[in-house]
Amino acid sequence: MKRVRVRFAPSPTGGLHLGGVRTVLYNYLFAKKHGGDFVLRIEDTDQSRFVDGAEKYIFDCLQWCGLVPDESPLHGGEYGPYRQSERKEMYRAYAEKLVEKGHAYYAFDTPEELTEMREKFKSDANPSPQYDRSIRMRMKNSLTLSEEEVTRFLSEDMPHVIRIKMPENESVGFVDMIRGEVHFDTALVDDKVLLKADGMPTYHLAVVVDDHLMKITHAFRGEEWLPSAPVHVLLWKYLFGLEKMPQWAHLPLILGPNGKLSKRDGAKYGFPVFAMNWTDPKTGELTEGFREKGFLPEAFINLLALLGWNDGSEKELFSMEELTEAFSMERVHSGGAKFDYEKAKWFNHEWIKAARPETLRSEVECVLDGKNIKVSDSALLDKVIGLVKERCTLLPDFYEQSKFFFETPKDIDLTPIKAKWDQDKGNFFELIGKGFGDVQNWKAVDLETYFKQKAAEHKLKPGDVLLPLRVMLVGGKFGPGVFEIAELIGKEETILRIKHVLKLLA
RNA sequence: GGCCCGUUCGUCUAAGGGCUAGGACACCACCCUUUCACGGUGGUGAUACGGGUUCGAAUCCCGUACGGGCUACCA
Repeated sequence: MKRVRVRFAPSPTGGLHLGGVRTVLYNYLFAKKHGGDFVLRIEDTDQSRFVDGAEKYIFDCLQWCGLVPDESPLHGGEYGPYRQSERKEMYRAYAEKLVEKGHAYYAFDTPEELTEMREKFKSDANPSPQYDRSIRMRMKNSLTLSEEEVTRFLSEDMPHVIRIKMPENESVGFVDMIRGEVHFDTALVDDKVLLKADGMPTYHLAVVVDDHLMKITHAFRGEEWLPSAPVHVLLWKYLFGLEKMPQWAHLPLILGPNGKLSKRDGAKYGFPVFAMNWTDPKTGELTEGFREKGFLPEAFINLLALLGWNDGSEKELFSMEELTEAFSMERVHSGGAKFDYEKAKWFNHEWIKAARPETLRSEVECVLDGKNIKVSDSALLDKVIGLVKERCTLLPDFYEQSKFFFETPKDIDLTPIKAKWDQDKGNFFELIGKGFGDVQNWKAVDLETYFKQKAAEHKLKPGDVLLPLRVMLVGGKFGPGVFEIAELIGKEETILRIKHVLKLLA
């Protein structure tokens, strides 16, 4: 039985970004494909950074995407608790065990002493000195202090952390599901903090302890974690045995125009980077999400899945079911992918075109409602959606594309009519205005036949009178077939709009 | 600086030693057309560079360059 987990750290900068959702998606697809469990964990190890409501926000985003986890803080499961703060006691025991075995040590250095150390050892050759094997013997820790001092400090509750003691010269490697064998020289990795002074674990300790306790078999995360993988491998080796370590997959990064995609990029280039709207609780700053921008969750998932993976064919449109079927970790790329908003919009457009009107109904209702257009007739709304959906890339486009079905156009662009307007056409439309009143069967085809026949009688080419008719009905040069529009807005309204524009032209 | 990862059209990618390096987005042209779209046809456009290995390299190896990530008591 496979168990895949994903972890989230709600942070003040907030928001569930593209890379995050894609990681969840790949976790989800892998778990579902192999009949496994898909577990969501919440990293709230740093209370100063934890944001109230962020947990529910993440869950809401995943729900919108259709990625509801089997186990999570908000969803239950038998391996809980799933919040790190609720598991605090478990971690210290493991950290102490490492100290006993000689794989970790207590460090009493204050934050000030650490910055001092970094300043002192900083040089052009080494711009960022680390707490590593070359430095640790000059610091205040249980390796340099006497046993009595250490015992005294501990009994006096002197603030301290527990650091891993990286071996002097060892090669640590593992097989990444995407990259194959990856090796690190332990001499070049620093002594990472495992347990913080407040008693909370760091990610490094928590991820290993939790994965063991929750019987995780596969762990996917972003490529930015690769450099700390040797720490995790070592912890598995010391604590639970390498043979029980989950299989790792380090997913390629999603890049913005300059490096790792950030919230800033979204603001700068005008595209969303979060799944759903996120308001920074500190600044009150709102960052628009894909949902609010008008993306369909199916399209969002589709575009995300293809950012770093493909099935080897030329197929690009995948439903969640098709993804689950076709997905395989072997075909996930190792290189980062630059996010292209134009292509993202194309995916949405495709999904809107392919959607049946009734599945779009509530979303469109919502868009129109926001513009104070209430539609009570859902059969009518479905017909309208069917007519205009191929012209809509994002959900809000439905307003511009369909408002004239529900309200008389306010601003009418007369320039296309005026260009070729004359008395002849004026007379013709006067006649049509009256003639339409006598049409029995108010259907698009019949209207078209009637209109074109009348035009022929007046020796007018259909092309010369169709554009004016369109402008009269919709207010500009856009929209679906004019007779379809006329049919849906009805006889009275059609005649009204023709007469109104005629008056404007007089 | 050190370590790690990566590199095929502008972007996402296909091709796993063997046809003129294929598709999609974007862009351009044309066709369709009552407008705007949809659709259709075509076009511009790529194997970072240098060495090997091989009959043959986008593909395997080495080096260089470039890009990215990490280098916190953040994840």
